[in-house]
Amino acid sequence: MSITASFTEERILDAARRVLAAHPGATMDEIAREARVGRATVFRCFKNRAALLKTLARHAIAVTDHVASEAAASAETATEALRRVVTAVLGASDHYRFLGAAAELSGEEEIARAYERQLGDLAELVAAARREGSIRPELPTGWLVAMIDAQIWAAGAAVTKGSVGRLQAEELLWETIMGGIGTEAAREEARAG
Amino acid sequence: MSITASFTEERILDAARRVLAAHPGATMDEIAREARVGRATVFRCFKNRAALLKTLARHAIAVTDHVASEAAASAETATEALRRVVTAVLGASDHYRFLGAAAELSGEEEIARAYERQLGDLAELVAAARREGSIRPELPTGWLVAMIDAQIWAAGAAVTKGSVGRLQAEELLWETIMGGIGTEAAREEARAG
DNA sequence: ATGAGGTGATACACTATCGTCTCACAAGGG
DNA sequence: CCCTTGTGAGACGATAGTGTATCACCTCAT
Repeated sequence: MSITASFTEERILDAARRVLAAHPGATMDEIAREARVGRATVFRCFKNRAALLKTLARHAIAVTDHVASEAAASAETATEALRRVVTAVLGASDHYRFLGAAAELSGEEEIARAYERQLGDLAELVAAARREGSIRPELPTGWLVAMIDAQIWAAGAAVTKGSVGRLQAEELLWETIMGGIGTEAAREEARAG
Repeated sequence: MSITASFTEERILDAARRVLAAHPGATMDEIAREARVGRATVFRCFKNRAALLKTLARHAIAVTDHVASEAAASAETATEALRRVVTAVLGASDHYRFLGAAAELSGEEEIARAYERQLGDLAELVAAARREGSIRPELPTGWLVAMIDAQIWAAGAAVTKGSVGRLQAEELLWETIMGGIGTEAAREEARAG
């Protein structure tokens, strides 16, 4: 990441991530206290609340892009790349969790576009894996991307909640994304019905 | 549903659903204007903002419970019940979509508990389907519930966004939940690897 | 020692929104 | 006709949060 930030700024960003993930409407004062910093210091580092949120979002996007492209680079097949990307993005969930309920960013064109672009990247990966024959051909790519995205989110939430460990979640996530929840028999049934 | 409401109240609730789904931080004035009603009227019908939100949430829970139990009742097997419930809940997504980013309700114990209870109901259904042999035995029920829930949400969002029709979404959703995104060959591969 | 830079605490003005209240008005029933 | 009921409009105070400004303090380098 090319984004540099002072020690204090990093501390504030970390605190903001934590407190906003838990309570999206959190006040600048709450963020400052979580960071063990005076409220004035927060405004010294970030022009205003919107700037803080935007920086946070940009970081989230940059981190996710970074781990995803690194994960994809070390894979031999598109299918394997998809698996690694899914795992890597799940691992970065702490960085974007706060975005879930960040209503204030809905107007931010830049952020919205970046998210769209990321989904587009994922779509390309899915399409490539499809060409390798590992993706069910009858399901539209856009739909699959939406389902993968949703399951990564949910998996991240489950890890945060503590209902499953990170390593187990990585395994379960890929299992569920690729194979769904049903047995072979149930799938035969569904196809016949 | 046993909850009765006057015509005006219903109009306000409908408007609130719409505007809050699109913009979670919407003000009482925006809701009133969407309902084509004076702001004062909103406060005449609902003591305050929290009361409006809570009523909305209770409606969402009641509607979802209703369609889910009706869907389950007409099924012969637990697996079929699960399929119908998933479809029915997807159909009710307009009623709970606003909850996605409703940070103000995070403190509401009643709502949180009701949601937990619904997930519990879903878990029982999954467990019953598992006993029928249609659910992969190696995946924990809690995990499956989380993934099903996430995919229903995402499917509802896709329908709202218009990227897929409601009928097609119902079909795709069940396909994806049960069978995942991968081909048989890819699953064999994953199991071997 | 001393000056610079960064900090916490605090006070302040400003704004948006909530929630209350009042008043005029329209519709409908007796 | 008049009375009741519900409404829209708007004024109003209260409150919470934002963003700015000030001041005392601490630390570190010179």
